[in-house]
Parts: sequence; structure tokens; C-alpha cells
Amino acid sequence: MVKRTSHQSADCLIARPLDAIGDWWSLLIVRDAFDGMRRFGEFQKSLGVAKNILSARLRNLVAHGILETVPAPDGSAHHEYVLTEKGRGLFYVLVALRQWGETYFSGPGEPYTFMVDNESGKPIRRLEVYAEDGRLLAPGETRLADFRQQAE
Amino acid sequence: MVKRTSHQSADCLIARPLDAIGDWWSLLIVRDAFDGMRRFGEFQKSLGVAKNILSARLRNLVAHGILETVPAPDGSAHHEYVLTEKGRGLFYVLVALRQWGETYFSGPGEPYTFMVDNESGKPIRRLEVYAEDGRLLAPGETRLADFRQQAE
DNA sequence: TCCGTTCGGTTTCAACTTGAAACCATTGCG
DNA sequence: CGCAATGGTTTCAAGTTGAAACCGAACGGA
Repeated sequence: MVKRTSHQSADCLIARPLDAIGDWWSLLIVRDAFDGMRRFGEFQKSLGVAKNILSARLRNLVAHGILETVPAPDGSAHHEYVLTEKGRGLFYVLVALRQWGETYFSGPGEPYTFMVDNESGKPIRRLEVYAEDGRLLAPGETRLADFRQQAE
Repeated sequence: MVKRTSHQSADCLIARPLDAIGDWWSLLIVRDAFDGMRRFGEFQKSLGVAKNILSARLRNLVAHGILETVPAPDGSAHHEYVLTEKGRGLFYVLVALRQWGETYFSGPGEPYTFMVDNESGKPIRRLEVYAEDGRLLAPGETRLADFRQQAE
């Protein structure tokens, strides 16, 4: 090769996002951002990632419009990283990944955490996929269609 | 470093799944598996990935119980790769990722595809996150709690 | 004022991963 | 028997990752 292949121009809209968040750290940074982290040092401490890598990842996330830097909250010369609208759109990906993780990656008897509704403190419902008419769809009961096909 | 860091033993249940599917190709393989692909050659042709990489990824997915090999469908000496229950659980991750991709990565006027219900052929609904009591939750209206907290 | 510390990175360099291409073993087929 | 297709593995150069060192600017004290 020569360069890690990019999915940037792939037709598939699952492939393209992987360019932005398809590495080992980016999603974890976004997760931490959802948890309210904003500073370089916070991410670094939370993730334990090398600073050069974190630096590169943050830059990539900013370049993809998932995070943006805001000038300075406490008047310091530094900036903070906050989620954009696009970045907040990753919420559903994180929920899906987490529910999958809860189901298949939690050791027996392990005191794992799960997502709860801020207001009630109770666990959220499982994600479900619905047809337009409200029928619940199981994995595999969907396919891809292009604009033309579904328009007719 | 020395070795790419593993999130295998991370506490966070978002981190651990990334060990299984957190690279550039694995999710695309799973996507293709949902589309009915089963053979090495099918994946290779579809993804255009180098054969050694595909081989390594398939092995990793099998090791993580996401795919399993089934002996031989047509009596040939080769095997096929099919999704396990755990692998099918990734459906929601793929849907989330795809909807995010549809929203933020489709070029203007681009003839992109989207997911439709097999039965009606109409696009599926957007994913939504609900509280236990049925309230719709927006990104950021959740937090993590451990078992102890939510039990009381 | 000068020293030490924290924050937010960049640089350096060795180890590891990736990818293209070549190679190899089976099976299928004429 | 010969030859192509399938499904990989091996080899090797180039690229990526990570630990640690380094750096500069902004405080904070003594």
C-alpha cells in the first residue's frame, strides 16, 4: 500500500463515517465529550492515550466537524473541545455500541455501568428499529435501496 | 509503543467492543455479512481489501464470536462465514452509523442509498432513545450509573 | 524577580500494522 | 493431465502508533 486506505469516497454511507471515527480512540473521545470533558488534559487522563495520538485524533475530529474548539472559558490562553451538532449525532451510535457491549461483553457478576435517563435515573430502553408504519423490525429485515427505487 | 493498546479489559462497555470491531474493516465486513455475503472471495471483491488483511479480520471476528465458519454449503472443501447471534446484534450499530452517515456525509444531490424495510420497501424510521417510561431522550439526557446506584 | 509547576502540545524514534504482490495448496473441470 | 478459480499465507516496504523527551507560555510562590 502506501497509505492506509480511506473510505472517504466510498459509496456506502457506513464506510464514509469510518474515516472520521473508525479508529481506536475517536469514539472514546466522543464518549468522554458526552460526559462533559472538554480539555486536552481531561481526555488524556481519562483515556491514558499518548499525547501525540490524542493530539492527532482531536485534530481529525475537529477537521471532520465532530468537535470544535472554543476560545477560552476561564480566560486562559488555551481552548476547549466541544461537540458540534454533528458530533452529538453520534449519540445513537454510542448507545447502540454500548447496548451491544452490555449484552455481549460484560463479564459474569461484573459491576458494570449502564445508561440511565438523567431525569428518572432508570435505565433507558433498548434501541429498536421501526418500519415507517410502526412495525418493529428485526436484524436483517431491511435492505438498501437507492433513491430511485424507493421513489417509485 | 510496542503493541497497539487493547481495550479488552477496559471498564467501559463502549471501549471493549472496539477491540472486536474498532478497526477500519471489521464493521464493513459485518455490513456485507448482513447483505448476505458469506465467502472469502465475496468479501474481498466487495471491499477491495488486501487478502491478508481480510484473512486477519475474519479470523478476529470469528475469534470474537461475531462470525462463525460453517463447514460447506455446496460440498466444497471451503467454509463460509456467517453472522452469529452476537454478530446480528451489531445491526443497531450499523443502523445508527448509517443514519449518521446519511445525515452528515451525503453529498448534495448525491444518489445515495438508504435502508428500507424489506416488506414495504419504505425507508425505516430514525432511531430514537427512550426512557423507561417512554419519554423521548435527546443526546446528552443520559448518564452512566453503576448497578448499585440504579438498584436503590 | 527567579524558580518550579501545570497545561497543551510537538518531536523523535523504535516497534508494530498495513497493504500489494507473489506464492501455494485444493478443488473443479474440460 | 493441464489449467483456472478459490482461499489463503508469506514477504517486505511504507505507514502508523506509542512512550518518552522536549518545548513554550502562563501562572504561583518565595
